[in-house]
Amino acid sequence: MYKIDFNNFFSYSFSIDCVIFGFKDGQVNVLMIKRSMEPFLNHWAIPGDLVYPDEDLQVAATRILTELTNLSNLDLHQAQTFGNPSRHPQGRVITTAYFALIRITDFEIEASSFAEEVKWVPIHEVPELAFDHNLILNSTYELLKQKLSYEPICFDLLPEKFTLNQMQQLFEYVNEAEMDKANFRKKIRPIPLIALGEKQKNVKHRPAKLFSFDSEKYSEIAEEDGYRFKI
Amino acid sequence: MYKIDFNNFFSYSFSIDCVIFGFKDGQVNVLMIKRSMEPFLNHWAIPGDLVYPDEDLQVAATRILTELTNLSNLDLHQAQTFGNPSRHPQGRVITTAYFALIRITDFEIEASSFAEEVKWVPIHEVPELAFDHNLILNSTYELLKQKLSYEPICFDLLPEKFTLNQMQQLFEYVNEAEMDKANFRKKIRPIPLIALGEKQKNVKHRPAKLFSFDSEKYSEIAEEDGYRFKI
DNA sequence: TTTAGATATTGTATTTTTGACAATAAATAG
DNA sequence: CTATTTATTGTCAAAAATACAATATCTAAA
Repeated sequence: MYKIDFNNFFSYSFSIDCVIFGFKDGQVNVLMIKRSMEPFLNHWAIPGDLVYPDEDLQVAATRILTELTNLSNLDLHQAQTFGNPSRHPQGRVITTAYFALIRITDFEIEASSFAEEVKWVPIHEVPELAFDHNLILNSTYELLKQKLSYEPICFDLLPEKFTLNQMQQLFEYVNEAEMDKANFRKKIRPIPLIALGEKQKNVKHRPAKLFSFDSEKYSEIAEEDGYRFKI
Repeated sequence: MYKIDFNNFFSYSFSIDCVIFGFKDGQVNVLMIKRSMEPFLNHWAIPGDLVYPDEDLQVAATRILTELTNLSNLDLHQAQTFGNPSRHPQGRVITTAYFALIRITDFEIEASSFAEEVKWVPIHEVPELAFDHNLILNSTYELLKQKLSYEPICFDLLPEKFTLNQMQQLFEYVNEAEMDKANFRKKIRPIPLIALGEKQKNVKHRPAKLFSFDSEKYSEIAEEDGYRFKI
């Protein structure tokens, strides 16, 4: 359909960068790859790829994510677009950031065609990255923090079955503020959670009850009562 | 620096669409142009243009805005990026939407190279537009509504000197809900406004006091007290 | 079996914010 | 001077947020 040679491609092209967030050990982590090719060989970076000439952006983002994680049915959120003419040393590459939230325990990452090495890094310990990826990452993390407070996406980061304290810890982490346990529970009372009747195991103290998010009920009350998630 | 011919350009190119919002007669209006060229000749559209191969996105958005309005120093906010492969009939054109807020009374719009005709249209009366511009417009208006509630950008839409009722009407319009005057005033009490000591003129009832936004004080309390605009 | 230690969970009282509505003030038009 | 209109401020009850106390339930060790 389109004739594209290397020169053409690298004089004006378009890419997607996928910021993949997880929540582990009480910290928000981001998936980093070690580049196995030039430019920025051996530098850490956010996984990204060029968009095919007739490929939709959302489709491209999904493809990149699937190639990396083998997970599907994940919510992908578009973030900012970056187009500084000198952001890519080999030509004009405009890139759109997408972010995805995954349950770290749900999958095993492995190095692929993408990269020599893959690892999770706590968001506050990210090293200097290739291209303008630090800029992209910071801007996308800001967006994540915003969306966490008014969309029910925290449940994409938490385990399928989670304790209320785990949920609280996530918000304490991103807001960088401690919260009162009792008051947190009052705040989330309107959010439809399913009490599973199960409990935490292998803890050396009173185990907490496990909950899961009732997304069907959420859609229902969002539509009927105009309820909006808010923390 | 870059060799670009028509075929190349239209096999893979990048554009900016500028959604320009104003507030007039108690309604949010958006600036529309009537296209003077194919495709979509004579259709209404959002003003937009291709980005030059070595031009920054923000710079391109500013250029397009200035060409159209002759205004400068306006805040430009990046919105969503649209990249459906079939959104442009002549080839792959990915576009990023930016929006700007202007005081309608501050400038006189005029048809330019861009368009045959230019006009303000209330956001709820927008006709069918060229390309996917209805989609872009709706998505950008949603973003505007969000940002209005947690960033002090309503003052870019209101006149330099405004009454508290004008401010209230803007929020009533975007939230599609009436508010109590007394309670609205309580809500905005933390926002630093300068009471100008002047009053409305040419009204056939008690004139309201005029205010302006104290952006310096806002920056100050935002930094020192961590205050955040919220309505 | 009992008890200490740790965290989960619930309750209560106070303060702050919100919301509904009443009362007063300041202009114009006749 | 008075009726009319909108601006502005005040009040009170309900609701939400906050601080903090009390109780519950598990593990592990004595």
